[in-house]
Formats: sequence, C-alpha cells, structure tokens
Amino acid sequence: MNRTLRMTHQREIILAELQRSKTHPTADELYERIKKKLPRVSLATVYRNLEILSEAGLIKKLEISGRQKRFDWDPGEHDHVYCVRCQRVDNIETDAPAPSVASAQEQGYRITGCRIEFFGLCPKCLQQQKNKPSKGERAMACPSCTTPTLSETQRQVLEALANTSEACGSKELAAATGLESKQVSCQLTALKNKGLVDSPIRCKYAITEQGKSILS
Amino acid sequence: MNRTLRMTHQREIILAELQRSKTHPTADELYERIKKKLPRVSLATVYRNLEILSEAGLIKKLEISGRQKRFDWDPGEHDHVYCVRCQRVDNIETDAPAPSVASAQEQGYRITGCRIEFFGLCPKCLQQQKNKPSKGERAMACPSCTTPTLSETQRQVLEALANTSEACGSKELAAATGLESKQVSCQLTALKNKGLVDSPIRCKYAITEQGKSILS
DNA sequence: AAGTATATGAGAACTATTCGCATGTCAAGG
DNA sequence: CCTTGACATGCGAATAGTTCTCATATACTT
Ligand SMILES: [Mn+2]
Ligand SMILES: [Mn+2]
Ligand SMILES: [Zn+2]
Ligand SMILES: [Zn+2]
Repeated sequence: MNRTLRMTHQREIILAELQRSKTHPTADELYERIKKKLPRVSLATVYRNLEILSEAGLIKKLEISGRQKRFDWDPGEHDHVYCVRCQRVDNIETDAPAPSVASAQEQGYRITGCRIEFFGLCPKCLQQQKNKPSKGERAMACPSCTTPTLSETQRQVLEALANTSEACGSKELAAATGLESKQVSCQLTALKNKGLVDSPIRCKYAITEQGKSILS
Repeated sequence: MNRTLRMTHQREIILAELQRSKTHPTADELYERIKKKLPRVSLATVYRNLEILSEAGLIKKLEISGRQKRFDWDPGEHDHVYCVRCQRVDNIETDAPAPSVASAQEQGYRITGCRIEFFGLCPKCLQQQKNKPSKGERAMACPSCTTPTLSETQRQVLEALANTSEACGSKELAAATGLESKQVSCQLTALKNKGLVDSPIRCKYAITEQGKSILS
C-alpha cells in the first residue's frame, strides 16, 4: 500500500548538498550546485526529490509568502526572517511563546499549525541602502531589464530626443519622427518607465544618460 | 512627482466588489464576479488595480505561503487562518501579544514586520473528511483533471483491463494488447495516478468505476 | 537473475502574474 | 468647449516557477 522509497544516487546527492548548505536555497540554486556532481540530473528530479524528502520529514520545505520555495536541511520547528530586497532567508529565534488562538475565535477550524515569519532588510542590503541616496522609488530596475529592448517606434522617438539640445514636448517629437502625437506620447511613457527618458518639467521630455547609452 | 490616482469606473467596481465580499478572494475570483458588471474588463486590469489599491492602503494584499495571492477589503492589522484543503482564508484573533525577536538574534537584520498565519481544516472540509473513510491519500483529483486525457496506449490498456473479469497482472495485459510489458507497467502507473485503475493486490490491477466511465 | 515498483531525463505543459502596446478617458488650461 | 498629456484600459504575449508526461533506466524483492 505505502510506496517504498528508494535511496537513489541522485536522491543521496541532493540531500547531501542541501545539508551542507548553511542558507535556505531554492530548488534551482541547488540544481546548479548538483549539476557539478551529476551533470545529467534534471531540474524535475531535484524538485521531485525535495518534495519527497520533505514529505518523509528529512528536510523541510519553506513556503514563504509570495515567493519562490526554499528548502531547509533542518526539519525541526523554527522560524525565519527574510530580506525583502535580496530574498535571503535566515533562521531567527523569537522570545515570545508560540502564539495560540483565542479558542472562541477558531470558528470551527481544526488548526494544525502556525507559521511565523519576519521580514526586513538583511545586513548586506542595509549597507547598500546607506550608500545610495535612494533617488526616487524605482532607482534600481529589475535585474532582467538591464538592457531593455526597444520597439522600432521607441527607438525612433528616443533618437529624435537625442538630437534635441533641450527638453521638448511630444508635438515636436511627432513632427521630427513623422509619427502621430498620440503614439509618441505613449512611447514616451514607456521610455520613461524604462528610465531612458525623464520629464524635467511637466510635458517636456529629455533623454537620460541611460537612454543615450542604449542608443550607442 | 507623485502620480495622481484616478477613480475610474473599473477601479470603483473592483473596490466595491472586494469590499462586499466576506471572504478573501483571489484575483480571478473577483474577476469572475466583476465580469458580470463590466463584461469587457481585463484580468490584467483587476490585478493592476488590486495592486494599486493596496499600495494606496485602501485594501490589503495577502501573500500566504506558497499559494495564490488573496485580497482583503480590511487593510487593518490582523492575522489569518487558511484551510490546507480548500484554500479558504479567514480572519483569526490571537490572544498572545505580537511576538518579538530576541534582540541578540537579529543578526544584523533591520526587521520591519512580521506575519503570522495559522492553517488547518475549515469546518466544511472537516465535515467532508468525516463522511469519507479517507481511502488513500489522493481521494480527490485536482479540479482541472476531471476528464483526464488518455494517450492511445493508455486507452488500449484500459480497454483490455475492462475486458477482464478480475484483477490481472501486467503480463497478461501485455499479451492482450500486444504491447511490451514494460510499457504496460508504465501506463498502469499513470492510470493508477489518474484514479482510473487500482491495485487490489500487489502487482494485480483492476479498472475502477471512474475508469469504466471514461471509456464510455 | 528475473520481474516489478519506483525513479529518472528531457521537454512539454501549466498557472498565476506581469508586461507591451495601441487605444481610451479624464481634468486642467488655454 | 477643445486640446493635450497623464493616467488607465483591453488584449495578447511573455515570464517564472513548478509540475506533468512518457519512454527508459535503476533499485529492491524473491
Ligand atoms: Mn531554517
Ligand atoms: Mn482579513
Ligand atoms: Zn538582502
Ligand atoms: Zn476547507
């Protein structure tokens, strides 16, 4: 009736690799490390085994709010902190007793567990924040957007903007590019979001340094 | 500098629809309800506005461990319970004070918040569990698998199985279908996982009611 | 060693969410 | 009021993380 688990070579390596890690790696972080020992493993195997091992109670699967799953070599009860910026996860000890539920408030639930998680900035990210004057709210673009791709229209607009000596409105740009002014204004918004143009004064646009560099 | 938010018709409806819901709906649950009033809304608009509204502090986004996001009309501080079976989310009151961290244990983090969540079985699921003798572990197939699709080979095997009066091994099935016994055994596993066959005794297989119904 | 249950690799499929872009709408200012 | 630009929308495509499918390989049991 119960499936009998087998200790395959892959499973052994996956377990060992997790156990040697001090942090709380994601499946694909582990996958990268494991590939060095087992070049032919598949990511699916890593996921499968982490699932199986955690069902078997040998490790623990951490499902932290709204983020990638992480895995913990230590299956014992303990809580975690995570960094809202770099996603790092660490153990933490609370001094409060395990919170219990006002029994009248259970509303008929049979409660089987509780999870406590803290969040904030890890030491490293705290440091970085101090160095930067944190201009604006999206000072750092998302990592995958390091080289945003431009549509043909966007490139046209951006080039037109590069040729102006000072900030100009979308109407002038429409004339310069031969595009409709509606379209130009749309593209300016997109470009602004990508950080390639900004708007020094209302309704006037200028190319940013980043915008210049992407054209070259 | 700051974007000025506009109260559009869509945004208004989305907010109103969330506020009238006692539960903690997912974006697409809301989407389904909203489509009745605004047949042309887009799911992206629903997501966008839920995000914007929660940034504005009018509602709250609940990111509960490893599951779909949910949204709460009540932006005040409070904790939740969720049902591990049906995913329902309800409010809950703890009687303990908010847990704090042993200061020596912060490890250099600047902690900005904490989340507490309870989990278990909601009253409804508790009820259902009592009625069923809980045979096996995957009594209920996932909703999207209500009509599993069969590969050609699987159908062959299933039909052969339907023609036997009692449980039989993979070898007989291999003979009956003309397939290799290795293949048959693979497909039996797949069929078993789909709940279309089961294995009354080790290495013997029989078609289930569900299996019969899918053939007809 | 044979035979079966279980596991694997490879890639497709899936799901929840976000993005890109053309187009629509609102509100302020001429 | 009419234009204009910021803000929003609908739609489809893209993305990321994870799971599934199936042929094939491997580990137990006997
Ligand atoms: Mn841990
Ligand atoms: Mn709530
Ligand atoms: Zn960090
Ligand atoms: Zn439930």
